[in-house]
Amino acid sequence: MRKELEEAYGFIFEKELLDEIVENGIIKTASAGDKIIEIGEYVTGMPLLLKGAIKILREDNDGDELLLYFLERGDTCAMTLSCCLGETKSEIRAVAETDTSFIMIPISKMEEWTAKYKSWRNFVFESYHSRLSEMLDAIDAIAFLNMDERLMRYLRDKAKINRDETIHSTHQQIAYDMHTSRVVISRLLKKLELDKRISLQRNQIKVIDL
Amino acid sequence: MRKELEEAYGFIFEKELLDEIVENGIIKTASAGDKIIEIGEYVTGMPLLLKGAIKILREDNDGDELLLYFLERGDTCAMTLSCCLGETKSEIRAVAETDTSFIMIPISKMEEWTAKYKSWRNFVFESYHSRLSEMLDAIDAIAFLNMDERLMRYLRDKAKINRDETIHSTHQQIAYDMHTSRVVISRLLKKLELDKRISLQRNQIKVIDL
DNA sequence: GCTGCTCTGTAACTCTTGTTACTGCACAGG
DNA sequence: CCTGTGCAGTAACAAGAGTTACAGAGCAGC
Repeated sequence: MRKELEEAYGFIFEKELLDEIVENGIIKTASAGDKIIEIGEYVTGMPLLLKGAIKILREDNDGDELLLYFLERGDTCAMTLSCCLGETKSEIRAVAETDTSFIMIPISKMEEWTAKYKSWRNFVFESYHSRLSEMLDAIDAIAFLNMDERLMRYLRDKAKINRDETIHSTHQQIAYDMHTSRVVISRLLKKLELDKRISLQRNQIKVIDL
Repeated sequence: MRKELEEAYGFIFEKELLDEIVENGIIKTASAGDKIIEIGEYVTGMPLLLKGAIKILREDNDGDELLLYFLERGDTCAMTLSCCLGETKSEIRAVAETDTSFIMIPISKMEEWTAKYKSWRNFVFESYHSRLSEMLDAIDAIAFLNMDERLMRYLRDKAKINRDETIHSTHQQIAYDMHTSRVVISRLLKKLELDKRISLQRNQIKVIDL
């Protein structure tokens, strides 16, 4: 734990804080596709991502999903964070995008460290800022962009997060994330292929130029 | 300033903090319609709303606007907040919805108080939490709702914020806020009127039952 | 009361996205 | 090699929202 923690957070947290994290944190792992937090669940701690990526989703009353953003190493979930402090239920769903490992920090320590460590405060604020920015990006995308542009954005993000130019998803899975229908995604992907920006095979999409 | 401050924040901040706010804050006012912060501007402080309401807007590259949410007495702008700490430019526009007054807190004090006062920390975190929730609501609206439902939501919010069941806006202004066209809004408003949920006059909309 | 301006109502059309329905292909497992 | 299942391609249509264009209503200033 120590080694991974230092790789991801060593340059932003001071030594004493790292010690406290090692002492109080619980290491957890999740495999790609695992649900990490469900909407309506009480949040028991705050995760510090060490490895892998997590996707954060919103759901409406009919069960329709929408991808908000991805978290990577060095990120934490600000949503969780404010839930912890308010002891409220989660408003989002978190699903492991790849195999992940993270450290869970108990709620009690969070408040303590906020008073005690400047680096922790900065991290927490920085995290809120990043998350708000990402929410704004998500809003921009759904409010101002057409489906084809949103799809390109999605494919770019997905390739980046997975560090793989080949995306291993079905059209249906993409449709869920983007809150649209499979037919629409197939249609647009085919158009992108004709434009020589991607190439399509069963269960995978290869990014050529987006 | 003292009196208004205590009315809005007296029950959440301790006395010493209130003293510091009075000492360091600068009181400002804005008339309905005034721009308070513009996108790309550097943020010089953090506003504590005393009176009135502010609307927070996002803009895309073509200058198209979208209303994100309203702020009221007791609120602060978390966006501003994270901009302050990061010394970055504003990502949003803030416009006075009604005549407003607020206290500007200089950046330097914010960090100091975060270490010093628990009530300030809680306020800041609480504020982030509220703003994130409101962003989620905004996302829900544009992602999951149709125009007619979004319009009803808008009218409800607007009536609530202004404490006035009669909304004094033109269809064009509503269209700007909702990032659509005037014709669409006129069409839907007429439909709502036929359903006896609102009544329409020139420059005003009276909410009957939404 | 006339004039000019802004605001609203409406029709007709286009475009994008969503829906339904069907076809065929790919692959795993017998 | 056959077959079932899931995945992808495509057509045809429906619905919602955006666009253009124009007519007329309301109101302020003269």
